[in-house]
Parts: sequence; C-alpha cells; structure tokens
Amino acid sequence: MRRIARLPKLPGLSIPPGTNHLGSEVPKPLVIVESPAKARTISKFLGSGFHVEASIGHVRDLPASADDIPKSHRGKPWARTAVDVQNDFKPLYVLTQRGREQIKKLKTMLRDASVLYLATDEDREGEAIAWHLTEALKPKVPIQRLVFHEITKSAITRSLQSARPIDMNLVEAQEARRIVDRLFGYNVSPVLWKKVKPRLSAGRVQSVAVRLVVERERERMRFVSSGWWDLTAGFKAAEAFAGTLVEVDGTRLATGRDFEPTTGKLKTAKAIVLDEAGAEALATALRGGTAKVLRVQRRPFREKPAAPFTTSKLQQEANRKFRWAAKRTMSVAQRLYENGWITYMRTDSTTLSPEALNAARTLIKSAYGAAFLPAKPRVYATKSKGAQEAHEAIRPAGESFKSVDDCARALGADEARLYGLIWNRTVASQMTDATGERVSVDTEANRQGRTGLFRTRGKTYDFQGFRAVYVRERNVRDEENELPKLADGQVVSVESVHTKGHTTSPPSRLNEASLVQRLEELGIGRPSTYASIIETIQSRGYVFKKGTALIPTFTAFATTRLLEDHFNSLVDYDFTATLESGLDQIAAGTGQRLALLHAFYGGQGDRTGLLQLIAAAEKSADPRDICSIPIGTHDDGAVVARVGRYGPYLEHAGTTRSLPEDMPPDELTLAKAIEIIETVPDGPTALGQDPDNGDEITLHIGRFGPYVQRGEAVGKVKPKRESLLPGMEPDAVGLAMALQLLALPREVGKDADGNVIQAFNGRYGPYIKCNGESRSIPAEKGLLTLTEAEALALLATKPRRSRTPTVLKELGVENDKKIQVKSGRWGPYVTDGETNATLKKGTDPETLTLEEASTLLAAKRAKGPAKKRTRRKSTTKKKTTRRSTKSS
DNA sequence: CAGTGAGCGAGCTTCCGCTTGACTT
Repeated sequence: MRRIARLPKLPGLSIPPGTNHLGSEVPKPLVIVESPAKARTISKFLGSGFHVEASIGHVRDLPASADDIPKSHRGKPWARTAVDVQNDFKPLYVLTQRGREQIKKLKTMLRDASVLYLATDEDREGEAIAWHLTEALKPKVPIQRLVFHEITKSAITRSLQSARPIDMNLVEAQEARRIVDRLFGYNVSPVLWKKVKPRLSAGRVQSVAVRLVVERERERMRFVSSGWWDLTAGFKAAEAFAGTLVEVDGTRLATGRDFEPTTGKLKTAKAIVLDEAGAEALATALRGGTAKVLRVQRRPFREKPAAPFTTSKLQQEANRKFRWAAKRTMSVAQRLYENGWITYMRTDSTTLSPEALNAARTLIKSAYGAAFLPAKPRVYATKSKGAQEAHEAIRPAGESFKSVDDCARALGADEARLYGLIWNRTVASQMTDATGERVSVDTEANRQGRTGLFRTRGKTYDFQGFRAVYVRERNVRDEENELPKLADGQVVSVESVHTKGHTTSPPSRLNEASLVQRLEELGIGRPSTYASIIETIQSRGYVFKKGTALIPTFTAFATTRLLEDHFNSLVDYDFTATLESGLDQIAAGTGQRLALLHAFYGGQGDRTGLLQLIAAAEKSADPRDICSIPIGTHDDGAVVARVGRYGPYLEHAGTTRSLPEDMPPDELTLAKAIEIIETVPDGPTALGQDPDNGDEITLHIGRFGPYVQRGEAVGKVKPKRESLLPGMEPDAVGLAMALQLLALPREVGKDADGNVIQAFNGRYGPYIKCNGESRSIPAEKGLLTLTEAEALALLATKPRRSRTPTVLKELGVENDKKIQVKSGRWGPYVTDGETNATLKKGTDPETLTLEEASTLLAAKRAKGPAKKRTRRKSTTKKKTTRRSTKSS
C-alpha cells in the first residue's frame, strides 16, 4: 500500500506573485533547497517572484551525545540510542545546532510566504529532509514538493508544473536506514569498549571499510613469494624487434599468475618454471642462431571513452593523477561548485542533462571536427549498487563549458587542475571511439636441441577519437608500439638473448582511491561520505597512512576479529546490499518498516537479531583472546602480538616488548618478532662520572618517562634516581644537569619559624614542602631557580585543593539538606550532601537557582544510585599513577 | 622499563548521511 502524506491542495497559483498594482509587498512562494550555492543559482532562474533559501542539509536528527538528549527524556532506558525499541522503534529527533538557526530563519520567512516549496534532492535523504522541515516548521501555508535532477532553467520551470506531496514511503525508508545504523553503531561500539579498548567504534560502513583493509593485510601476511626466470631475445629482420620467452621445448613458461599466493607453489602442472641456471643454459643454447616467425596475428580493436565523473570516480582519478586525498579533492570541487564552474559534486549518477550533451556536442564539433562526434549522444548506465541518481554526473556547469584557462584566472591552480580533469572527462565521454590494431608475433628459435618460443606484442592506433582529450592513466602503459612488417615463415637472426629474474609480489595495499572503489562496488557508503569514512577509520586508530597506502593497526585486527567472530552477519560484505533491497521495498510501498526493524533487532526465523548477538558476544567473547594476533611458534611457545591499554606489544614465554604504534602488521614476521623479543631494551646512556666519588651517572628511559641515576644497585639497595623535570628533553640532559637533578631535594630556604623549605620533583610535578605542608611549583617558576621569597609566597597561598571541593555558591536549604554548588574535578556540580549532579555545559553556577538545582538533583535521584565500579583494582591504580611523559 | 605528595560525585565514548562554518592576518 502506497502511503502519501495528506497535504493541503495548492490553490490556483500559476503566476508567481510579486508586487500588486499598488506596489505593496504581497506574499511570495518560499522555496527551500539543501545547499546555499544551489539556492543562489535557482534564485537567478526564478527571479524576484520567489524567495529561495537553504536548509543546509538535515535540520533534525537523533541526538548524537548525552548533551543533546532533551531533559524530558533523560534517564529513560533508551535515551542513549534515542530509539524506543519497545515502542515500534519510535525515534527521538532533536534539531541540530545549525538546524536551530536555520529553522528560526525559515520560520520568519514563512510568515510572509504564500506557499512552501520543498525542493530538496529527490532521494531518500532529500525526501526525509523535506519531511523534517515540515515537522519543524509546522507551516500554515500549502506545502508542495518540487524535484529536479539538474539545475537548469527548463528543469526548474518544469518542476513547478509537476509539484507533488511528500512521499511518506521514501521518508519511512530513510528512517529505517537511520534507525538500523543507530542501533548497530550505538549497541556494538560499547561491546568493543569492554572487550578491546574504550572509545572505539563500529558501524555498518566503517567496520566493513576496516575489514577490507585488514583482509588485504592478512593476504599480504599469508603471501609467500616465489621466483622465476625468463629470457628476452633481440631479433633482426629488415628492422630489429624484441620478444619475450613464453614456451620452452613445447611447454608453457610459468609467470607470476601461475603461483599460489599463499604457498608460493606452482598452481598448474602444465607450465614449467625456469631457475637461473636453467635460464642461462637455454640462453646459451639459443644464442647466435636464427629463428623463424611462426605466425603474425593482427586484430583490430576499439576503445570506448569512460563515463562522466561520479564522486567516487573523481576521487579515484584525482588520487591517481594528482595523488590527492579524497578530502582535498572534495574541498576543491566544493569551491568549483560554489563558484558556478561545475555541477553538484556529490553524485552517483553518470547521466548528463540535455543541456550538457548539447554543450559537449557543439564543442566537439567546432573544436575537434565532425569525425570526433558520434551520430547520437552516448548514454552511460550507472553501475554502482544502490545508486539514487538525484543529480547529474559531475560536469562543467552551464549551457556552454567555460575554458580551463578562465578557471585558472578566476580561481586557483588546484581548482583549474580539477576543472580541467572534469572538463576533459565530460567532453571525452561524448566523443567517438579510438580504433587501432593489435599485433602478436610468435618467433621460434631452435638450436642445440632446445626450443624457445618468443612473443612480441604491438599496438597501433589509426584513429585517436576520445583519446585526443582524455586518457585514463592505466592506458598510459598501453602506449603505441609499432612492429616491423613480418610474414609467417620468415627467418630472422637472433642478435641477443638475455636472462631476467622475477619475483612475485604480494597484493598491494589499499589506498584511499581503491578503498572507495571497493566500497562503491559493494554499495556501501554514499558519495557525500566517502571522504569522511576515511577520516573516521584513521581517527579511531584503525588505519594509518604511509605515503598513500592505508595500513591497519593491531587494534583493527582485534576489532575485525571480534566482529567476524560474533557479528559476522553485520560485517558481511552483502549486509548493506540486503538492507538496501529491504529499504527499496519500503520506498516502493511493498515493504513494512516495522517488520524490517524487528527482523534486524530481534531476529526472525533462522536469522539472529542484533539483541541476541550482543548478549552472546558480551558473554562469550574473551578479551585476551580477541586482542591476540598469533604470529607463530618459537621454542615451543606461542609468539603473540597483543593490543594493550598502552599500545601494541609482543609476548612470548612471559617476555613482553612493546611494538611501535605505526608498525605495519605484515612486517611483523615470526623472524622479526623473535628478533624484537630477543633484543634487550636499550640500556642506559652513560653521562659521565660523579666528580665527588666517581660513580657512573646514567640516563634511563623508564616506565614513567626518562630519569637519571647515580651508581648501580647493590643487592637490595637502590641507587639514587631522579625524574627529568617537565619539558626536559632527554637528549639535552648532560652531566651537569644530571648532577643538579640528583642533588634534589633542593633546600630553598627557611620560613619565619626556621623550618626548612625543600623543593622536590614529584609524581605530579615539582613542589615544595615545608613543615608538613606542600605546594606545587608553577611551571613558570622552575624547581631549580625558585627563590626563598617565591617559596614563601607560595606557602602563603591556599592549598590548591583541600579535602572538600570548593563551595562556589550556597543555594539554600531543602528538606533539611544544604544545597550547594561546588567546584569539582569534572566542573561545577550541585549537591545536597548525598546526591551530586553535574551542571549542564554552559550553565553559569552563579545564576543557578535553587529550583533548577533541585530539578537536577531529582533527575539524578531518579536514575538511581551510582553503580559500583567493577574495574579491576590494578587498572584504576595504574590510571591514577599514570603521568604524562610527553615533554613538548 | 623507577615509586616521590594530596585529593575530589562519575559519566561519557559510539553510528550514517545531509550540508557549510571562518574572532584575524
């Protein structure tokens, strides 16, 4: 059943109103689009009879964090996910920060509007934005939905004739998508916090992206390299040409593809491998004789131009040709779009509007000639899964394409470069095929009982076609290679034979471009999100870049393991595709949102729901096991890489060694791991001898950072040790400084009663102590230079924190309890002596009323008593004793 | 992979997809 929102009918408004005959303002239609740049363009087409304004994306969403949850819902069990799973998965929406500002503005404009046109994009998200706008604006004027797939005057004029109501089926599909993503992300992430590390994240898109990067690394780790040799021969007929050995004594010669990547062994019995000696023997046998051309094959070929740019293809090409990161490409494209040089840059469509086709064809004919213009415009089918095609392909804007030189003058070098790429790709996509001929020549050398078959490939173009404008980089390798004229049976001389060694290489790492390409092929992620997916997986510590290569961390290995073992159906490469087909049914009115959500969350038939998966993982996933990446066995003991609280480390038979954070996992071979295990950590650096007694002064790097030491431990008696002061670089510490440090505590002076004031370098930094009282030394004073006067001044100040937090304000008494605002470790909070409640961010403690305070306390009491800490004691202890060892 | 001084309410983290922010030079 198709469900369409019931909306008031549009009154007869065929002529856009402007001013009446008296010249006074009369209401105008208000048109809302998604982006300000689009609003400016459309405004030009529609003229002064319309107001055009942007929503600037979504205006409402599920609250992202605790601060965004409205007071009315705090404390509810589903407040954190903001999806009431018990009550038909009802979502809780709040205005976003920008949404609040924009809605305020739009409400004001709406007061003088005759009709509201919602002209957001025609896809799930655009329909949802339109619906959210009506929910937030609650307009009293008629509402109509306008859609156009291209920003041209004719398309917009046409859309006014075919306005329609909001399609609630599309909105429901969007909500289902949103809710699935929220339930997945906000329920699976906490499992990672418990089993791997806090602040990690999991999601429908990012977890697959991480998995793809991890998978590739695993392939590299499993890879076993192999080697083979071949020959190249130089022949001469009327002209010289070269050939590569393909057969030896009638048997095909093995090449890289013939080796099993995980074993390095030959996959087929039908090919033979030449080693160096074998290659050398064959070369010796064949050298100096003649060879016969067995056959010359000529095959004509055609090459078609590539489709116009989608977002992902633009990112891929800019990455290949300019080595730009996705983020850079998108920000340059944004500037081109905002300044009217290109059409919208976040699209999955390869379609060109009639306007664009006309522009391209006119240009091709005049600039390149009729031979480069096909009889009919080329049409490209969009191949990517789940494409929503709300926009055109990315192309130069307008009815005729402006030149790259003009772009360079108007904007910058980057903009002109990217514009040139888009210009070329768009124009080339509407040009004729390139045609040419491929030639393959087989030449057989036969001497001293040995036979070698050599192959030579040639390629020539007889018409360049689209290649005159745009060549994909991978075609650069297929450069033209013209061969001499040769005939079957012709005898040629063998001028030279060389041997050449090869080794197979592991599959190359993914980079931004190839990861985006894989995601797009799988239908995962949207054009507007490709760049941010890459940002996310890096900022969560799953992936880091080395050059352009994406390398997974050990954390990524642990997380992926956990997800594969316990949430396999969710990180399956087909999960999104299956979800999308369910969403399509909802959008078409043949599927139910509620049924989809129930199946996903609670399970259905033999499909386990999210809820059960979570429960099972909480119970059975063993954190130690999950965080272990087996490397191999050494001396009958397992060598394991582990993800630890303070970073990755290696363990073998009770010995641990930390691993560098940026160590590529595939470089951690068993041999390398054993080497690390067996390397005793860097010993101390000798700084010199104590002039008083000749003791060795040494610099060490310890668990809490760098420190200096005098002498060696004698039995159980430990030598004198002292930490470097905050901000001191270990490299900059010489003998003199070490001696000064080892002389601590330093006597600064005496107080009025004659008590000694001493300066120490302590756990929390430098401090002074006098008569049982201590004060921290401010960073700008310096432990070694502090004067007696300064020390006395410090002692005169109040201790920085007393046992009880400072009372900021007395609010009064309620139920015999004093209500106070205190300053605590996490900011100001109110307390009645029993219950404490932190003030919301941005609340001024000075202006807080008793009433507000008691509401806060009541809300807090409603949540029940604070949970007992269940953390292991050792970890809390470690946490409190941890001290920053960063020195800069 | 060192032990040197004190201490104070726990609560938040996280998803994907739309879209631009800009105290000044």
